[in-house]
Amino acid sequence: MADVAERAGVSTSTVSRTLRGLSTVSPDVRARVEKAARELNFAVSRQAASLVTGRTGTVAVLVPTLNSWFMGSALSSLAPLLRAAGMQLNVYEIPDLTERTAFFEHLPARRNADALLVFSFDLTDEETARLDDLGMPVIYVSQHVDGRPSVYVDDVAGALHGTRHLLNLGHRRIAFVQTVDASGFSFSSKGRLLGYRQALTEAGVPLDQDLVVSTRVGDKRSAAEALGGLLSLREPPTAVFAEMDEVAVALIWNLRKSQIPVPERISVLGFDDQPLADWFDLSTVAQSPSDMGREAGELALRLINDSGDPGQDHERHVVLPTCVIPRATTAPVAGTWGEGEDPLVTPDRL
Amino acid sequence: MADVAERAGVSTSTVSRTLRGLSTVSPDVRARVEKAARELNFAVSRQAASLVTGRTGTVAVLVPTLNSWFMGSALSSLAPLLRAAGMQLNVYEIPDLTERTAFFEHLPARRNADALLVFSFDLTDEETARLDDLGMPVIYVSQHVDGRPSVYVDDVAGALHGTRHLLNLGHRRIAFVQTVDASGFSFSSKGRLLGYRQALTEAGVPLDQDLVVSTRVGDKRSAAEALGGLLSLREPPTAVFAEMDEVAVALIWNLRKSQIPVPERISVLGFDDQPLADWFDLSTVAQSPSDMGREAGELALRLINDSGDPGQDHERHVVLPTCVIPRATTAPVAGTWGEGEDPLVTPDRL
DNA sequence: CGCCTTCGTGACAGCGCTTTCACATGAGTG
DNA sequence: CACTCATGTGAAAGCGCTGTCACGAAGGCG
Repeated sequence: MADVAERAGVSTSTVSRTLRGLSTVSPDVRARVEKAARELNFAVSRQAASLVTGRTGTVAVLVPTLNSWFMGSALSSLAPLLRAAGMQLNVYEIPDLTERTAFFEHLPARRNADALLVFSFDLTDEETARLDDLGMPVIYVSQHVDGRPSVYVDDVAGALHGTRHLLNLGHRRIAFVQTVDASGFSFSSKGRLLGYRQALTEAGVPLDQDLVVSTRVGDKRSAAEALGGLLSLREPPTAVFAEMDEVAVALIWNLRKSQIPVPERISVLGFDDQPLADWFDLSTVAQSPSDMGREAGELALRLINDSGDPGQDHERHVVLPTCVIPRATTAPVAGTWGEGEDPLVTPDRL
Repeated sequence: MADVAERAGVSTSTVSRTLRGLSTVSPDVRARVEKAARELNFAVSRQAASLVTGRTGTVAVLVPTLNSWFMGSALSSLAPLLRAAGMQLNVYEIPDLTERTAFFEHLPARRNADALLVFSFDLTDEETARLDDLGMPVIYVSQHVDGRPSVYVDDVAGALHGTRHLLNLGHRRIAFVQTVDASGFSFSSKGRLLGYRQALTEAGVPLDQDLVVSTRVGDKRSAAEALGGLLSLREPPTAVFAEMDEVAVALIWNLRKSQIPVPERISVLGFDDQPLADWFDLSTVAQSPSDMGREAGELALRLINDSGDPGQDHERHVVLPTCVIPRATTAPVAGTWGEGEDPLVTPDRL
């Protein structure tokens, strides 16, 4: 910066003012400084700047993985937003328990970001408390944490509407397929199960625990086993609501393999509306991770800017809507429309 | 840090030494300092540290998008590696031309990272030159740039082997489907087309320009059009080699829709081996973006550490292998094995 | 017993910026 | 014409660290 100052024949103060766009610089000086900066290929060091301002110009995100449709999509809408605000994006990927423990032990983000976005973690109370005294706004994304800024999808309503869709098609035996990860913990929201139950109750359909099964995500065999359990019930389901598209597709894959026609014999409904759903013409409940990323980013920027006067009590919770997207894997329950008659939704067999 | 020093009854120098793990600290002092740091929840400010050391402890990555299987997978293997080395990961997503221009104009990464990984861009010479005087090691990933450190897949060999696989199955009319992005530029490597040509030449099969067509990625309709062109040739192909799995799947989707059996009537081969390929039982040429991310990360760390003595002339180019994965969408050309006879690969119709 | 090492520690300068304050200039006002 | 006052600019302090240097203490050696 000293070089630029010298070349432009001004002081470093003026260079700093110019480069930050402060208004108290006369036009000709401004022009000289900008010219000099360009010629010297100068860029301010954020490090040095943040040392004195106390702001890092960085937003940190904590994600369980970068390798998923959801994260890719969310970050992809978050990144441009931050860039437009002149912020950098710092990614902490915490794929396993060891890393997780280490992160919460050392909190490497401390003092190295202006805000933290925590994606899709089921945090313990201690972990949340730890983040509380991180000294920066923390926004919880794709999860609801009481009393903390959160951005999330209304899972209950989504599952409620999804289940209603199946009920409206005449289904009464509707299975729900939960997801567990490798370590055996259910990680998607309990809200979806809740919405499913709520819809059945509201329709007067008795809840049957046999119809709620679990499967490991990304494991076709596990899906086959869950399916086997359902199909060998005394009264098998005529429709299956999977908590995630990926699981729904695994179910369809297995059903087709077993020559069980979808949706004629059994309807399948997913949740997410990821690209895979389109490829398989899967009916699903859509959520928008890119909206989530954008909302979370905007909330973060607001909180950063208002950290001066926290009196501003604007909305700190953003609840995003879902919507049911009927495609070709849900159809009226067999028999309702008479045998041999074309179902409402033309099954587009692949 | 001053607080920690006071609490431990030592100077800030000693605290700094302790926290950086330098050996010249006596055990009891070390213990006192560590205790004090823990109690005060202290974390050093990278900003301040980097101001004096000149190293930022950050690796920047430049990616066209975060929302793709390839990037997710590559970054997912890069991130843990950097974390283990105590480095932060800074992401610059450049989704369009405007952002791209802005990035190369201002080079925001300058002075704010120790190395830059540039993923999957077809850079102009000016852009490359611009990165040259960024003052940090720049590693080109998933692309080959002469004279610069690069990590890439051997596309030519991959396409060569893929095409040979089809030739070995008796195919002689083999189409190649290229990919263009929305703006009309072919963005995957020319190497794949080259490998395809090479294999045909080597097998004495004449090249036919009519068999090389283009399609937009992520556009089923566009794939249908390309397919239509091929199927209406006087002598249509018996096999199609798509430059990307996604395109291959779009072709299969359209073929099934048109009741053209895959692979009995036409074989389809992809390139990438992304998860979609598994879902569609697609034969493909596999590459490993996670290996690429890892190699790129290791190369970056090496270059950062050797920036002192650049005399070290270790390998600056890493070429990764591909491998052909035959699944259910490639089979011997019809007629070769006699009508009605089972093809070598049992078609696993979905 | 004096000298030279080695080891552990503290004082202090300075990294590249921002920000406060003081100062010069010229315009506006009575 | 003297005066405020707004405006643009520079000098200098200091943000929180690291790294150099100097220094005292302890140990080894002749």
